[in-house]
Amino acid sequence: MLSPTSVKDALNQTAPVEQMLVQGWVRTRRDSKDFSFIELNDGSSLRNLQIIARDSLPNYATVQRLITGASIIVRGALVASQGKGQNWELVADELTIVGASDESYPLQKKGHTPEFLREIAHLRPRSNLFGCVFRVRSRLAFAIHQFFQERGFYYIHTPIITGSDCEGAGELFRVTSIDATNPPRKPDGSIDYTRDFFGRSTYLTVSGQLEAEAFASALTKVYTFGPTFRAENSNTSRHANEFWMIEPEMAFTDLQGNMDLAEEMVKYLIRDAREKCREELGLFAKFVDKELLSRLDFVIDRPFQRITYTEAIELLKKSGEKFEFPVEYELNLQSEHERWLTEKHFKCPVTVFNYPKKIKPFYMRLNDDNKTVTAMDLLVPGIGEIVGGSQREERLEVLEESMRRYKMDPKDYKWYLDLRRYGTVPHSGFGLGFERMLMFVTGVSNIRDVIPFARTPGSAEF
RNA sequence: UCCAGCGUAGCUCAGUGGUAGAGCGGUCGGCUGUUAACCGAUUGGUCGUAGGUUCGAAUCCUACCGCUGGAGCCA
Repeated sequence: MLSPTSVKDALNQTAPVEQMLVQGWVRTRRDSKDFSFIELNDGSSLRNLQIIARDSLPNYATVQRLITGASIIVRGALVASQGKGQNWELVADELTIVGASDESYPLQKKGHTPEFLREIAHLRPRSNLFGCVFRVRSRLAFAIHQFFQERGFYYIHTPIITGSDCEGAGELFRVTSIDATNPPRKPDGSIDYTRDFFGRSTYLTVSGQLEAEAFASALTKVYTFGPTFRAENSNTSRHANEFWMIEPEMAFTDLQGNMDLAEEMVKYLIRDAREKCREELGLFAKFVDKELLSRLDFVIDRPFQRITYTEAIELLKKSGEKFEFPVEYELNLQSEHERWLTEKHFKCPVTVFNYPKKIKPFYMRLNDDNKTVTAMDLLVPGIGEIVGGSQREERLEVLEESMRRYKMDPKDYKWYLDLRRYGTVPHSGFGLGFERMLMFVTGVSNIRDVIPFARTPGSAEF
């Protein structure tokens, strides 16, 4: 029995092959005088394998009715192509139609808009663009593990169902098995979640950071890579309610080491995609974003800019630029401010650090000035924030004080505070939005187009 | 959630108060080692949904839904 060859491997042959088995989906078919050309794609490559189906095939009449989208298995000889445009083609000895298609198949061989393809998310991976996007997604996910494993990090699976409801990272989705039509109630009429499945309120995680801190306090260098859920009603091209996040956490590491790692990682991932996904990046550069390759190369070649929040504010104030929103100390940087820094002023990724404590979450380490915390945001041109992180507050009393300032009860975070009680250590980490990284690497401008099946407000089909 | 724009054939779009259109796709035929093939014919519609104004609405008004861009929140 002949084992199947992928289209990619078939196209990469260096010599003719007498017998070969390929399988995949028909992209298009053209008739010639006494044979048909079939373009076969199996997702292993952007390129198609040209099949020659002669009229001597016993099922030639059926083959001639093959339409885009049908699945077939072909056995035949790989020979040098007589035509231009491809080195190899497969002359079919046997062509089996596995699954027919019909004229209602929505994908045409001509270009479709990403918006239309989004409506047929189950079929869009069969398009050139989305085939490329998801091959890059796979490669990048692998590269992330490779990056950390090469550096002695351990991969931690933090829980997806969590009891922490106050991580300062947005709205949460409640997880419950309570019957919504007849919930158990407390005497005051409110729903009694102590009688819910876990004996308490639970939610889908918005971050694995707190749990990762526990593991960094044992295995020293760890990272998480998993799905994250935010119930924010965000309607933008950069937000999804379910997305994947990478969160390294390192013991005995300060903000400096944290920024170094973030920068090194972003460069590593770009360099990897540049080397391992040439075909795909070529397609993006041609059809999605003409500047893509030069921008990626620029990012790989140069050190990122690093400035404090205070310096950023001063630069923005001196810029002479008319911003819609005010530039003031202790106000968050607006999208337009971040844009100006990365796209106009520095023209490269910028890490902004040491933010006022007022505008950052409770767990970030307080600086000696008593005004700023060791936060850092890595901003990239075109997308904005791609990494957000900090050195964590490792001093018990300072952390408790911070919690109280945020109206949190330290008693509710006993286990988290225990990490400061027993063998506390300076430690740091950050979160990298996987989809945002993919957007940067591919040039695709809508987050819905780098996730297989996007979850966004009002939209969870498929 | 806020602001703006859009929603017409399977797709991309034209049509701004008076008979619903084009290109592509599909189908049929022709030609052809073709490759986003070519030539001819043909098929194709609840004009997002629901109300309203009008003799008459794709077109004007209202509400809702969805999409796009921007903003907020963030990754």
